[in-house]
This record gives sequence, C-alpha cells and structure tokens, in this order.
Amino acid sequence: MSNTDFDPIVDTTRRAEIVTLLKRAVLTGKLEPGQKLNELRISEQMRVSRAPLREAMRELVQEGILTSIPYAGTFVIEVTAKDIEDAYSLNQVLDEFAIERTWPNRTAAFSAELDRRHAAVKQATLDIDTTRQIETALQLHGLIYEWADHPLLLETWQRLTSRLQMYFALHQRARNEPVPSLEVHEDYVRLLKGDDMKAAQRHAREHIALDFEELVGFARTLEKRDRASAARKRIDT
Amino acid sequence: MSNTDFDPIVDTTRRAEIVTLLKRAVLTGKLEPGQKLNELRISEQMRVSRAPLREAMRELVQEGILTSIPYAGTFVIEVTAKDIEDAYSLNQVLDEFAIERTWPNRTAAFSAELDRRHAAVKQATLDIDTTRQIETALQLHGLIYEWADHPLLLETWQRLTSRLQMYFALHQRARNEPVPSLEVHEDYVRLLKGDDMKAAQRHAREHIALDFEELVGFARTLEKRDRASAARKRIDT
DNA sequence: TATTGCAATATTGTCGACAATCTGATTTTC
DNA sequence: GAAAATCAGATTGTCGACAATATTGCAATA
Repeated sequence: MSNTDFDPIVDTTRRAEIVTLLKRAVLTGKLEPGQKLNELRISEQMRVSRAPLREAMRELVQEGILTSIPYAGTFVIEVTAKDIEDAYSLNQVLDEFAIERTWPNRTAAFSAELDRRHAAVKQATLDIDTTRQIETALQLHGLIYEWADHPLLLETWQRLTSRLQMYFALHQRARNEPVPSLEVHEDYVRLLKGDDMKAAQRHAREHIALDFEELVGFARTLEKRDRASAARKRIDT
Repeated sequence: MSNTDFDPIVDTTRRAEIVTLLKRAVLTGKLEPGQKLNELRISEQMRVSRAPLREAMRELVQEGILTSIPYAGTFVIEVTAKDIEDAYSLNQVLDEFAIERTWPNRTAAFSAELDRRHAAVKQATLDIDTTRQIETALQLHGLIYEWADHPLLLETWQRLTSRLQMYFALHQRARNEPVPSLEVHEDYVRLLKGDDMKAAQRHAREHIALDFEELVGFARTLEKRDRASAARKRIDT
C-alpha cells in the first residue's frame, strides 16, 4: 500500500471554464459595473450553448459579483462607496480573527510561503500589468486565511476578495497609478513572523485602512459624476 | 407623487421556486447530508425540466449547502463536528461586530420587532413542529444583522445561517428534544435594549456558546458511528 | 481468487428550438 | 397633440433530445 499523494483531477466541464472566464472578465474590469451580460452574444463568442453559460452565471450571481433580474437580464454589480466601506470594515474584523487562528499554526513552511508571496508582490511592481499587482497583494494577504485551518472563514474571505478585486481594478483603470504603499508590506510580513500577535492584528487593521481610504475616496468621486448608467426609472404616480 | 410603499413582485420563475423547495428540503433534513440529488427524478417529481432545476442546484452549491462533483452528481453537504465548531466561532466574531453596528441604530421600531420575534420564539415552543422553533430562534438572532445597515454582513450571516439551520435540524431529528434554554433569550432581549453594549456582546458570545456545545457534542457522537454513507473509496496502489 | 477488460446501463453535461416576457416604436383613439 | 393600445423585435426562461462520462455487473485471464 503506497502512500503517494495524487492531486485531484481538474474538473473539465465547460461550465467551470466559463465561470473562470467570466470571473476574470469582471474582476479585471473588462466587464464594467452595471453592464448587462447578453447570453446569446456571450455564448456565441465562447462557442458554447446558453445552458452552461447560464449555469455559470447563476454561480456568479450567488457569489455576489453579478446580479440578476428575472426576464430583464444579468448585470455586473454596481460598486458604491458604501459597498467598499462595508467590505473594508468586515475585512478588518475577519483579519483579526484570521490572525488569531493562524498564529499557533505558523511553521517554517508558513514563513517560507509568506516570503514567497511577498517576493511576488515586489516582483509584480516591476510588471506593467496592474491587475497582477492586485492579485499578488491579495494573495499575500490571503495567507493568514489559508493557514487558519478554518474553511468557512477562508470561503467567507474569498467572497469578500472577489469584490475587493473588482474595486481595485476599477480604481486602477480610472487612474493609472500603481497600488499604494509597499514598505508597509515589509512590516506586515515581519510582524506575522514575530511574537506579538496583538501587534500584528493592530498593524493589519491600520495597514489595510490605508489602502481603503484611497479606494473609498475614489468611489465617492465616481458617485458624484452621477452617471446614469442603466439607471432604474422610478415610477411615481 | 404618492408615497405608497409597494412590496416588490415575487419573482415568478420556476428556478426561484425550485431553489425555495430544495433549500427547505435540505434545511429541514428532508434531504439528508451526503444524499445524492438525482436530477431526472427530482425534475419529474416537480414537473419541471432539468434546466431550471440544474440552475437552482448551481445556486445552492454556491450557497454552500450542496456540493457537486462533475459527472458524478450533486450531494447535500456532510456535516462534521469541525464544521459546526467553525460556524460557531465565526458566528461569535460576527455577532460582536453586528451588535456594534446595530447599537446606534436601535429605535423604538427595533425594540418592537425584537419583542415580536421574541414572542414568536415563545409561541413556537408550544408548537409540535420543531423546525419552526429553529426558524424563530434564528430570526430573533438575525435581527442584529438586519439592523446593522451592512448588507455584506447580513449576507455573510445568512450564508452561515443556512448551515446552522441544517445542523439544528439534524440535531432535532436525531433526538426529539426541544431547543435548549429559553430564559437566556429573555436576557438577550433585555440586554439588546439596554445601555451596556459590551455586556450585550459578552452575553451573545456566551449565550450562543451554550447552544453550540450541545450541537458539537451531538456531531461528535454522530461521527463515531462512522457511517460509511457514500464513502469515497480511496485508491491505494 | 483477485484482477483486468468490456459491455450495458444510468446519470450528468450540453445543445438547439420553442415559449414567456420585456422593450420600444408605431398606430389608434380621444 | 397626448394618452392609450397594439405590434414587432429582442432577450430571457424552459423544454426535450442527444452527447459525454461514470458506474455496475459479468466474463476473461493470470
């Protein structure tokens, strides 16, 4: 009886691939907030029938990055400043919990992975592709969730992340600036390796706050533009 | 311009109705954990084609109460003791946050609704239907999330709730006891109306702990039975 | 006897077509 | 001319059938 560990087979169904494609399109901003997803058009572009496409869209609706109105269509969710603030505040709470849970699980492998992802973040800054920067930053941040030994927490955070990534992408597309503040990541990594859990939690709280402040400000300016994209008309009799 | 408030139209699509039916079946334990959902059979029973059924199932997979293996089937999720513990610990964290957010929003209407739901809980204890007791208890508990003015938090909690409801139902089906501890609800309601937020948070933390202790214990005994229901055979070469 | 190969069956995944619904423009009616 | 009714077009929701895949039972083989 051998002890070889095999990775599970990649599920190769059209639906899964469509989910990947659509998700990427939304998270990178290729599909903009409020935009309608025409089933026929997309299915033809992907060379797929509408059935798996619709199933994929159902998943993404439930995942919270699409929204659906019966007989009207499925749309990319709108991003309001309050959404960002909410995501931020919840993220703070979850971060604290994640650090607490991950703390006793930190091993040499943890530190190694931490360094690896930190390096990836630094590497990405050289890159032209801004979405890559966002991805690496989120992956670095996600480590404390992956090591918390708490699937539900991880899942919850990943749902949050989808939205965060959308927000960041939107931010990046509008202004063409790099993601702010890099040396704080240095502190973050150092604290996660250290002995003072409270300090790490405190830092996470403030460190993230910085990134978010900018995002929220950006979202507010967007809202002032009062773009009437697909505005729902209110019926007053 | 009138000020009449209309309730939104119930989305009358088969898919939505199927979601409701399936969800209820799972949450009440009519569909047991690990059980496979045969598409053809269910679609025939519901007098519906497989398309809307499959879409509904996709939603529930994403919602976390079903799980799907490509070309193998869709199953009701298994409930492990660790799942319950995880749900519990996350719920603690979220509760504290929810109370903090709801605190400044408490109005007379809040107290009224609190009393209403509390009464519903007490009413349900007279009922024979145990699932009703679970529902009312969760609804009472959910109030702090509904008043937090934080859609993302509410959504996160509702996802949690689905699982909790499953766990409770499982618990109830096995032993035929009523839900434990009722007078703690009295304290809970009183504290939520009071001036001491910290006290309310502390109580929530401990009050829920009680209910959970029992659930976890129950789950552990279940696991010892080592039921091989739909056990996946491991391939050792 | 345990294992492998293969056919038969059942079930899931995907497709193309039709039905139900919404939207917008055009026509009708006052 | 303005409001209501009607109609055509487009899009989503649903259906039944077919294709792809997994499972099961049995025979063949070592």
